[in-house]
Amino acid sequence: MANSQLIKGSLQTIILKLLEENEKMYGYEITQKVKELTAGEIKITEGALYPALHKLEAEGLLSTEIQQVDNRVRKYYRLTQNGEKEVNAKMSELKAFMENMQRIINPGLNPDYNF
Amino acid sequence: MANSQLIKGSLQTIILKLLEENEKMYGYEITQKVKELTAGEIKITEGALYPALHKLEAEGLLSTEIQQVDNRVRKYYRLTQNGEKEVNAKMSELKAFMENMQRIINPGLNPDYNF
DNA sequence: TTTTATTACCTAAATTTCTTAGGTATATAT
DNA sequence: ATATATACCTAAGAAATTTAGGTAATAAAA
Repeated sequence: MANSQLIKGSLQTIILKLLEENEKMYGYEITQKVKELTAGEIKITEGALYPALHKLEAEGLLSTEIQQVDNRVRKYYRLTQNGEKEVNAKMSELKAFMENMQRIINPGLNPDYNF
Repeated sequence: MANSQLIKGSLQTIILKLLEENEKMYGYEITQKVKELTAGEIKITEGALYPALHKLEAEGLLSTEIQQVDNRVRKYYRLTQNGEKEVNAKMSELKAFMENMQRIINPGLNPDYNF
């Protein structure tokens, strides 16, 4: 699973959704949360995460806030208003994607998801 | 949906699964089948498809057979034995991916898919 | 007490995958 | 005649990710 190609392209969706649920998070926290939620099956590498966060910030979907914790710097990210809208769009895309994959993989079945 | 990043990385899975269901298919047929199954939502571009087919063949997962139909050449692809094994692996990965996405997106729900 | 692991940020080269934009050729419909 | 559909292909560029680093503080282990 860790090396599955399928994970590619889902990073933005994951980040945005986690920030919808959690108000504010810092990068390292996101990697740990994903590892926790997926029982270690999905590991977000920092080389992918940080550029993705910077890009989302540059696009105006995330805002940042730096905090000092024990002489250590933490950079918290939270959704902007546009970011909140984008989460909904990404969720629609994810739902459509999963339904379409079901149609291809399992023709003759009407999928039922809980979003 | 057409431009969704999520589709990236799923092309090999789609090709292999369709060939498991259909015995043999040619490239153009695959693009049409996907369009049909997804009501036009997923359009596989030929610039992505043909290199993917060639790669799968080079990896020994697909074999080819050329047929003449009305002065036109068709290149049929079918699964090799290794290809058949790989379909199962890809299906496991897809299932795991979808379950993990559900865990991230919808924490506190146990997903139930029909594979 | 020195080393290792964890926390926490980051970048850059290389790889992979896909998009975009072509090219070739036949058959069919307008 | 021209456009659309069928049917194959490639190559440049874009985008996301992997791999492999670097920096620095804290905590745990040897």
